[in-house]
Formats: sequence, C-alpha cells, structure tokens
Amino acid sequence: MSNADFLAEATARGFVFQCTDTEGLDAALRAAPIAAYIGFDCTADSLHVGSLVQIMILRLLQKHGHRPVVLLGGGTTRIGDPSGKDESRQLLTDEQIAANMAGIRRCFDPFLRFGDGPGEALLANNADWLDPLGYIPLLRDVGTHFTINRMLTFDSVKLRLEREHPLTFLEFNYMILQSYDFRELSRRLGVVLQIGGSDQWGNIVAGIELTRRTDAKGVFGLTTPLITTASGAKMGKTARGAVWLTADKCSPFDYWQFWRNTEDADVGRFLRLFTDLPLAEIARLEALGGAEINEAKKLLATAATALLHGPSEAAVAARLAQEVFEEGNAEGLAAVPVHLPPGALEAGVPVLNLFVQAGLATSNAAARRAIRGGAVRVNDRVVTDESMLIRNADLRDRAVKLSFGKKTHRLVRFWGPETEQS
RNA sequence: GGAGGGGUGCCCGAGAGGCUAAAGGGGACGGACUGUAAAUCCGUUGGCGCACGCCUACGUUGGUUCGAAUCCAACCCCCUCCA
Repeated sequence: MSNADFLAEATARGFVFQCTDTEGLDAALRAAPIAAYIGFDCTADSLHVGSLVQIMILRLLQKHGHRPVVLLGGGTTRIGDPSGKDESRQLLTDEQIAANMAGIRRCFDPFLRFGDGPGEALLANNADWLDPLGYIPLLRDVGTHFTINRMLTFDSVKLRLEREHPLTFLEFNYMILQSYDFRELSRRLGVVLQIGGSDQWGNIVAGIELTRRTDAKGVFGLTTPLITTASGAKMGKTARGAVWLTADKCSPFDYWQFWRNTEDADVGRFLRLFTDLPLAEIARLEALGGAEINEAKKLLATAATALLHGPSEAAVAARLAQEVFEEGNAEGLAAVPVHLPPGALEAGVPVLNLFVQAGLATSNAAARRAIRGGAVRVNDRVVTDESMLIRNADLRDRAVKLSFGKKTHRLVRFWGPETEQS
C-alpha cells in the first residue's frame, strides 16, 4: 500500500467532496509521505458518528503511510465556529472545554496509531499557540491579510447576514484563527493538507491563502461530503439522540444496531466510508438484492463496530442481535439492575414504573401512551393493562424482559432483599 | 438616543380575554405492511396513581379581570428604519 494511492482510494471510497488543487495534492502525496490535519472542536465530551467520516479519512491517510494530525480546538472552542450555524452557540467555560477535550481524544485511539515515528498520528491542541497570542501582534501579523470584503463573501458569514441573525465579532474571528492554526501546523509539524467537512471550505481556503502570503508555501485543502441517509436525513440520529463513539454513551450493541438499520440504498456507500473492506468485496455486497442485502448490513455493522470497540465486542453484539431478533431470545441482553424496596415484588410493581426505571420511557405518561399504542411487551407478551403489576411469578431466572417497540429490549434484574442471595 | 415590529410547545408557525395543553406543518416515537430497510397508511407527541381532577407552560416580573398566551406597566433580548 504505497502513499501514492491515498487520493485515488479516498476518492473511490467517497471521501472527497472538493479539493483546492487535486493535481498538486496528488503530486505531493506521490513525492513523499505528508502530514495532514483535521480540527475538532471540543463542544461535547465525545464525538459521534457525524465525525466518523473525518476519523476514517485520517485512518485511510495513515494506512497509506502518511501522518494524520488530530488538532483539538482547545483555543477555538472558546470562540465557537459560526460555520453552518444560524445562531451563536452558548459559550463554554474553560473547565467544560478541558473536560470535553479529554473525552474527545479518547475517541481516536481505536482508529489511529499514535506515536512519534514516521506515519504515526500526532495530537495537537491549538490552545498551545492561540492562548499566548497578543491582540495587536495578531492583528498586524494575520489581520492585514484578511479583507472585510473577502470575509463577507464566505457562506458562514453570508448566512447570518442574509437571515438577519447576529454574527458577533468574536465569531467573525473564528476564520482568522483557524487560518492561523493551519499556518502554525505547517510551520511546526510540516502539515501541508487540511481536511474538513464541506462546511469548512471557507475556513480551509482562508488558511491556505494566509500560508501562501506569509510563508510562500503551497498547502492544500480537501473537504469531505456531508453524509446524509438516502432519504435525506442527517446521519447519526437515532431513537435516543446522537450515536456516540464512546461505550458509556452508546453501547457496542446499540452501535451495532445503528449500522444494522442502515437503509438499503446506503449500504454500499457506508461500507466504503466506514469499514476497511476491500472495494471489490463491497461491490459484491451492495449488489445483493431484496432481503439478501441484510447480510451486507450485518457485515457493515460488525465491521464498523469492530473498528470502534474491537472484534470481540463486535462479535458479541452480532451474536446478541441474532438472539434477540432472529431467535427471540433475550438471554444475552445486558441486565439493567433495578433497585426495589423490600417486599416490592410480593406486592407487585407497576409496569409503568418499571419501564421508567429501566430507561425505556421518560415518564409514566409516556409509558402509558406506549401501552395504548401496543408498543409494550413484558416477557414478549403485549401489555394491554396499564395498571399491570409485575410479581415474583413473572420472573424468569430472576429477571424480566421488557420490550419497547420491536427493537428496544431490556432485561431487568432486581436488587432487593428477595433476590440478594447468590 | 428616537420611531416601529417581534419574542408561543423539539423546530417552523397560527392564535389576539373564556370553547386553548394551545390550529397546521416538520421532526421524533409507536402500530400496520415488510426484510430489524425505504415508501405508504394509522396513531401518539407537557407532568401527576390521568374518562370530564390537579400542577406546570406561550421572554421576565408585577397588575387589571370571576377568568389572560391574548389587556396594562416595567424590565430583558431580537429585528427594521432614523440619529
């Protein structure tokens, strides 16, 4: 796998949306291993599948012998990127940012090999160079290369102006600092390529211009497409919100399920983007018709889960899914412990409570509605009585299986005096 | 600083003293149909021991009313035009 093939494979796999100079970049990639970076803002304590394209392209880069650089936006997060947002975001405190950064950096470990050797991934934090900046020196150094005329043409700015939503001066500066990041990384680490989502085009181009003007260096930009599902929805949303990349916020099983539920029309595209499977194999899989495409979805789910959580977790998730959905068996479901007061099971525990405690309903009312809609099952039997009580007799192996809809199941294990022994 | 317009449920957006927990749409969730898919159709979409009861909710705080999202006052924020 030579470093020359990176751009070709990235293109074939669907990672490339726009490139500032395809021929130039390709030549640079062929000449020698390069370093490329993607910036991640620290707005949450974990990344979700919305960032997976970026992670996967860094991974691809590394596979081809180049050096990926993960830039954590410890500094820029204090400003807030206005790109693609029609309203200002709440400013985060420095403590929040620090905590978020710690969570986010963990998300890369499964995908990239970090180290100081050639081709090994590096981590950078733009707070290192943004925090010490002095305002006037920055204005003189960088500010002279930005014209308001030009800045007003960027989509991120135009959007706010057209919609008559305020764009603060603080946010207006984001572009300048991201440009500064690019130049700084090119100086410090020899980075010659910035990759980003398609909404980052303006910011990336600005960085390239700055680097050319002040350092007379030609650097490149590449954007990835915005990934939506075939039916047009933004990818990565599921019943309970975003699909996160850390196990505590999205279990391997739920992650597997997310991929398993891919729309037919997306299977090929997602296999190319989110797995390492060879393109020929993917071509075969996506050609499967009708119900057979489900086999491809399982491979997608297992492969994607293996990348993030490891092959054994992926296998467990696949096995569990098979038990739950194909065999109607719940043995392997992770048990949700529910604490009950002594004697509760003798008296009977209301189903409504149980569903709320198991996290399957947000309120009794929601649980009640679900029952009315026929969505609730206890031990695989549909519940029709809202006031139904769960008793000892309902326990199978000291647990009760709760189901909400066809896809969400929980095994509830009780903790209380009556089950404490053993 | 002056004049005008506006802040409604997850989002958009109606409502202009009681019939309003608040039309409609989107989204989301559930059901049917399927293949744990899409499309389609149906239902649900504030909380509470809930069939007409109570509580919370229409920027904030007070007020007028038997009764306010709807009227009044002050304040906060946004937009437009003028200085």
